[in-house]
Amino acid sequence: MNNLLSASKQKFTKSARILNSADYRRITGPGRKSVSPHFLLFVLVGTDGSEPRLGMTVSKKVGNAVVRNRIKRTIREFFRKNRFRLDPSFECVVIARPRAGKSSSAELTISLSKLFRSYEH
RNA sequence: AGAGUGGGCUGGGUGGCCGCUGGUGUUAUGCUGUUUGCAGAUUUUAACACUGGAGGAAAGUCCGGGCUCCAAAAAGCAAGAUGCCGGGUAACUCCCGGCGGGGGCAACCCUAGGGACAGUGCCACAGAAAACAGACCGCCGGACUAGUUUAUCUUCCGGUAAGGGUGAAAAGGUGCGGUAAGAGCGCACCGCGUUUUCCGGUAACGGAAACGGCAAGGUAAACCCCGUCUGGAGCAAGACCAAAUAGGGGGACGUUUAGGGCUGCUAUGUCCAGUUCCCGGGUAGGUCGCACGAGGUGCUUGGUAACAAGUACCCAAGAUGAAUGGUCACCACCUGACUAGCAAUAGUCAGGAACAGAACCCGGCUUACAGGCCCGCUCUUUUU
RNA sequence: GCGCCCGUAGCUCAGCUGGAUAGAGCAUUUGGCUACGAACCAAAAGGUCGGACGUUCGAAUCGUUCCGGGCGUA
Repeated sequence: MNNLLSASKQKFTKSARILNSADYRRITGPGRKSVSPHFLLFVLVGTDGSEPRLGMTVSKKVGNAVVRNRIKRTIREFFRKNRFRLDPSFECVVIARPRAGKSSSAELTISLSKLFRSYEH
């Protein structure tokens, strides 16, 4: 039963993404900030919300389009697999730093898991 | 076999699990209407099923067009682009064929290649002289007999451009004749030129003849002249729907104790504030534009070719804080190590696998690229 | 998408338009001055002029193209 529930929560639909410029500003402003060599993480845990939501920013300084897409896919994949551990009102924005462009996907996944550990339950 | 040269194709595959996104269908749900049974739509959200989902350069944004809006009689000016000839195309800084020039033994490659008697500018250093040519050293003749011992040298006048040295470039090259010395001064061959003629070619141009003793440097990727082309902006174009807040226009109320101004005051009237209703513009946001097009593939015909015409079949991504992925296994490829083997090779382990991500669409150009495959041609060597 | 600018010594720049010596300041090194140092004085070294191709007798400069960096605007 528990297994089935976690499997159903591995989806990552449009409602779980932050798509609005206003939402980005709402989170990156007052949100809690944490840093790793590869990423910046802004977190805002509110009171209401149906599911954890993710936004991300990868600027042109990080690399060319292929590199940027790879980083975004890695972040998205990590969030999709670990989403069921987070609070339903959890909202975050991940910003990639220039060093992330030179790192492998496995290194990025390790870096992300360290950043998200304190918010999991 | 080696070296070289031109062109074309490809850009890992199969399967399991978990995902993203477009389309279609079914079910449920939301919305609107409602006679509470249901019905409707340009269909909200989810689940399930089927099905589509990056490139040869999607890149750089260097050109050309379609499309949309704005402007606009045409032409011209300005500015920019372009430049051998002919053809192709919607168009082109593109492509095809040819010509001239340059490089290479050759296959083949490179070539912004109109005009320098329309005008202006520039050409350092060196050198006598660098642009209406000129005369330093020379060569030759003469003069005064000026200096000096004849010779010779110096000085002056004149004729020359053969030789010298400088330079990227200095009034065509070689030979013979000729001359005081020389010189296209004359001749032969080569080169060059021609508003000449003939032949071939649509043309650029090529060939031949005749004539000219030979024309007065280079630079136009210096300004410029001549011919040709170009209206401007771009899908964040543009069309539609449309919150919140602020503001605009119009209508009604504006009264009894209830705001302010106007005629001296009051009443009345009127204007404003205020309240309320309606309207349009418009921001966030959303929908369309937006995937059937100068479309692709095959065949036939015309053409050397680029390409065109005809015909048959096919529909092949559509995201928008931006999808096309992650992971595991196997196979194929490459590299290294180890083991077996004389060797070819086989097995195990580890690693590698390029350049790069659609953003309105199309035609080119340019640049990047691991590896693999195919075809044509040239030269050298060897064998038959 | 459109438009524009800049790459020259370790650093900041000039020279480019209008072609012929690659220069200035700071920094570095050496010498002098000083008891020693700073400052000062003198000298030296340091450059594929972002790369490639072309035009030209000759390219930092002109043309084409690529690379890197930056800015404006809707």
